[in-house]
Amino acid sequence: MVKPTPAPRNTRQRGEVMALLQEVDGARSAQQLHMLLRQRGAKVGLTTVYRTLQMLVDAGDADAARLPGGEQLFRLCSRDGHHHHLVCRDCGKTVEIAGPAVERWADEVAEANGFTDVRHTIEIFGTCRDCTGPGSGVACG
Amino acid sequence: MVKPTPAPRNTRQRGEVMALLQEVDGARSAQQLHMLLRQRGAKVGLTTVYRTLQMLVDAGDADAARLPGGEQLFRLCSRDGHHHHLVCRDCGKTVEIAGPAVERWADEVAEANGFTDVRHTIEIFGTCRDCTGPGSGVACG
DNA sequence: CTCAATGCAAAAGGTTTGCACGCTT
DNA sequence: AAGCGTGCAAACCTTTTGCATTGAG
Repeated sequence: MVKPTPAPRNTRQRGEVMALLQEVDGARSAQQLHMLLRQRGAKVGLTTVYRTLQMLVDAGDADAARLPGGEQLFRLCSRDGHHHHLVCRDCGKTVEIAGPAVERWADEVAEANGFTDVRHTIEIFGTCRDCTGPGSGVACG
Repeated sequence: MVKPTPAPRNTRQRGEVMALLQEVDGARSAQQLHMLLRQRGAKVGLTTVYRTLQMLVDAGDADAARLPGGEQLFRLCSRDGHHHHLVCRDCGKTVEIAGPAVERWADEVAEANGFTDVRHTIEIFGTCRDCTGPGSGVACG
């Protein structure tokens, strides 16, 4: 075999990151996650947070979206196939959405213009119900 | 008046950047544009390239798209309203596209989930016809 | 015991800013 | 002359990498 599957190890740090990700259930930046971990007393290096997130993304268990500012947000991903996200710009709450019609549209437009090997990125940002009303904003995820 | 419109000045540098942008007619990164300018003998600082691009974007004469890697691509923008782009990942050739149906879809999905103040980013990447065939790739824009 | 995982510090990459000088108006 | 524009260097921010140490299996 060329790939004996390196067998990922169960480290405390990964556990902490995973646990946090499941709790927040929303989009968070690596730095944000790192900060939250420290706040709850978990000793995890920023590097490890990044590496764990990258690992999850590669494995398809999480995915990343890039903010207009360039920072990326990560979140665990339940849905299997290709899909997109609706993210609250205030609290990070995320709704996974599928848009078969949109996927098709993107491919069609691209192919109609002679483009091949088409990929697309679609991100929808908004303010969720919980963050709309009061002066709230930072705590519904 | 609170905004006497600072009146932008006609500097050689801006002219060079504008000229180049019009010639390449495709998406290019600031660094790429800077390099191209130097190659053609135009003395323009990278800082100025960034500032000029930012100015154009703010004025709505150009727009920026962020690559998966975080780098942003700029291009002059003819179309007036909101629209998206189909970009060749090899040469940067850009096709401006409008997708009324998609816009609507995005808004609907967001509102259906209780989100307000909805914004979205849609970028389609592919390989254009000119860059598909041969081992080519770096020179069709 | 072995090798992946960790973490610190440093590097990298792209973009922005402080500040003195120059050019447009 | 007045003030925006320029450009260099340094600052910034997020993400990545080098390397010695730690710890899971």
